[in-house]
Amino acid sequence: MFPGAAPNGSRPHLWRLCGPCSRQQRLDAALRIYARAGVGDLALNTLAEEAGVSNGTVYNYFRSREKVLEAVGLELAVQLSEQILTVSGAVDSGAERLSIAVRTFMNKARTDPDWTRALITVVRYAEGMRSTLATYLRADLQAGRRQGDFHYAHEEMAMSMEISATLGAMNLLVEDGEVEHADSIAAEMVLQALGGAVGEG
Amino acid sequence: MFPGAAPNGSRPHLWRLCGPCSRQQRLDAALRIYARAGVGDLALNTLAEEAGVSNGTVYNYFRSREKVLEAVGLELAVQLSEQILTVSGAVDSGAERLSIAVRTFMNKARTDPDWTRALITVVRYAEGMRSTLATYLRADLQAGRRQGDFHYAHEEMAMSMEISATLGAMNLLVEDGEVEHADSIAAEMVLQALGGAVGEG
Amino acid sequence: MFPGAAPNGSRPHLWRLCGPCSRQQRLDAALRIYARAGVGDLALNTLAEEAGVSNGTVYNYFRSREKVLEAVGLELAVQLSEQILTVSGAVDSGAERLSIAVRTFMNKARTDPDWTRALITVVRYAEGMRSTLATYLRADLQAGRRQGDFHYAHEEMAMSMEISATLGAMNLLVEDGEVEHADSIAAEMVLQALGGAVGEG
Amino acid sequence: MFPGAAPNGSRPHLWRLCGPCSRQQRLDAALRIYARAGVGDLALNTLAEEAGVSNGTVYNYFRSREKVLEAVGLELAVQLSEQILTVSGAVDSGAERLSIAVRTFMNKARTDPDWTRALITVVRYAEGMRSTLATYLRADLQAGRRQGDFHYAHEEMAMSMEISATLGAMNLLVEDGEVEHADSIAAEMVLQALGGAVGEG
DNA sequence: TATGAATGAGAGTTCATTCAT
DNA sequence: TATGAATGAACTCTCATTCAT
Repeated sequence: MFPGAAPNGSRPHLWRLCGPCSRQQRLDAALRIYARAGVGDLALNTLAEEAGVSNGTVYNYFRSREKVLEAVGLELAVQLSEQILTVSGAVDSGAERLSIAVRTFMNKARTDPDWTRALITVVRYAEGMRSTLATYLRADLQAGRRQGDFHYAHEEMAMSMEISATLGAMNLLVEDGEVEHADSIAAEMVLQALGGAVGEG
Repeated sequence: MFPGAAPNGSRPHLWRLCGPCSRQQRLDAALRIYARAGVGDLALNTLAEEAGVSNGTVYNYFRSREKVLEAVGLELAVQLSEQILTVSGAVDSGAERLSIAVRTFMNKARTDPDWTRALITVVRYAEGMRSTLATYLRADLQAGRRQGDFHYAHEEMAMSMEISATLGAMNLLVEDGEVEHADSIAAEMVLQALGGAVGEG
Repeated sequence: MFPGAAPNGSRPHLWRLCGPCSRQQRLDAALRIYARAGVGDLALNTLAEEAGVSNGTVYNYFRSREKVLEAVGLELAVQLSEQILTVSGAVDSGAERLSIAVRTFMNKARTDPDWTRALITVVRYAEGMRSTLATYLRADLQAGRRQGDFHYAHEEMAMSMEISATLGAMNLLVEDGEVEHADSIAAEMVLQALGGAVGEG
Repeated sequence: MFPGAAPNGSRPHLWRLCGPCSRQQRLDAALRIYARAGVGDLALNTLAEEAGVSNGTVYNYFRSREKVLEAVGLELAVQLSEQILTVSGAVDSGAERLSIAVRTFMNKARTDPDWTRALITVVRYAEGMRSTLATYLRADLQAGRRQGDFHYAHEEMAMSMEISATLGAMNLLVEDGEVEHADSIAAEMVLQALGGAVGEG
């Protein structure tokens, strides 16, 4: 059995979230935790049930409910970063990388509403997750500016607005249903907001 | 104190939120209700205390907690609309009207963090309030497009992103402190996102 | 206008229950109070509304909720006594008078379920009403015994059981629907319980 | 005391009411729950206190207040059935079995007023318990009729009246105090009501 | 280490009761 | 005298948290 695998067959283990196991393995649990749980139903009993562990077990790994949410948020952030890097890793243009990121998010919102609701919920509750998202964004913004594509006046404001706008667009997709070419539209608006040309990416 | 006794000095009147009294009167109560209440603390006990009434009194006016939030949200929406119309009422340019609106919001966020936290909280909980905000925004977007200033591809997405971005900017201001010229910066980004020139308004 | 009439047209007045007005007039209010009110819904707000007065007004006449129930119970008792006396007033046989009483109650249960539910509810809540009912019953029991028709061993037990049995029969009628000749059946069982022959009444 | 701490001496176990444990064990808890609780005081806080558990614990076993009452009622019904069967199990005569049952109830009312008040209270609130009682009664009625001892005209009415009358007699005993030979007197009236001879049993 | 019964503070809601008008 | 807004204690129910096993 490879290291980190669930010990006895189908029993999922919450420790995938915190133990010393591979990043790929953490994805499963984090996703499963929120995949079927309705937005706003953040009760730890429900969460524990989804994770396939007893409620008491949660407290062997997290000191409080808040810490659990943080961890789940982090997990979601890690997932998204990997998805983005997979696509934009080799791209040099900051603007293009940002465009790719936004479109990746939008497509995720279209194909995986549960994941998206989980993300939105967690961002609202655990404000700290914004910084995690910001970390990825900041590099692209700075690269885009260096390359002459972006002309924003205040980096923090730019990041905050870009993240909020993208989440808003995702929310619209999830709650109000399909929008044709939503990914390109969102990416275009986001780039324009930064004073950049329309991304071709 | 025995049940039923009302302090006969400063009779608080929750009905300002629902009765047929002047709009100005309603402002006071709505504001007072959330003014000092911490963000996210929507417990009716707290709310009642802030409003200066007993918890049971709330139920003389609203059938449930949800109805209270609706009313508070509506009240905040009314307030903001008035503030905006006061400034941009005579302006014809949609782009300029939008610019004024964004800057008005941003200034409000700077000068009245409590009000702003209340707005953000309510928007999160009572998703319906987005539509109220959207009502004001839609007219400006359409005017701006007719006048050739805006070139957005999808109205709903545009509205959703603009609202989210503005709220995100307000949130930054409130949580992370002062930003020089935050109002102009936010307005500029919002307008650029719509494919418009920088508002001079 | 005849004395005791409601002063201004349709305004029903709770004081009919306690004021110095005729017995006939009291009937109306007591009945109306419980007629449409669901069993067990004894909230004073509801009751006041049914009576057509404000909730505060109730306390001008009754010191507490319990006193109100007592009064309503008394009113119902008065009604039933009148109904019974109307029919059995000229009858000398205690057994026959009891038979008439039971059948009158049973017919009331068949034709007026609301009234009956009100009676049952009130008897449960205001135990004191049992004594009111007992007053009417006792005379019949004693007469029947003098006349050699009844042979009960303990008067209080006999009264308690007769009242409970009759109310039980009424309850069955009201909750489980029609029973053929329910009135005669009930009367027969009640008389037999007292060691009496079947009432012919 | 900090949350979650259970006194480690006398661990109270509410699951005696619902778990798969022996009938004898269930008796204890059900009795303890209502033993000292005043009639009509059905507040779950009180009930929990009587059961020796915290109020939240009740909801680990019952979904709602109503379910608790149902379970308590069922428990009481089980108790009484066992008491009756112990005495009348070997008796063939329906009339005699009924007589035994009534006298058993009456003696219970005399020696255990708390249990009796609990029974009366529960029957009033959870009407469904009447059917449980009826189940035991029906067999005796039918046997008595087959054996020529009973001559009732309508089984449902007979059952309803017998149950009500017996409960009425029990209530008298509990509320108004001692009555000499109450058990025999009640049994005699009940049997007579069914057209039967006086039970000798 | 994993469990889950037990906990109890606190939430939303109801309603008998009071008193200024 | 009639009103009804205001009260607040009490109730049902939820859930984050603890600890004996």
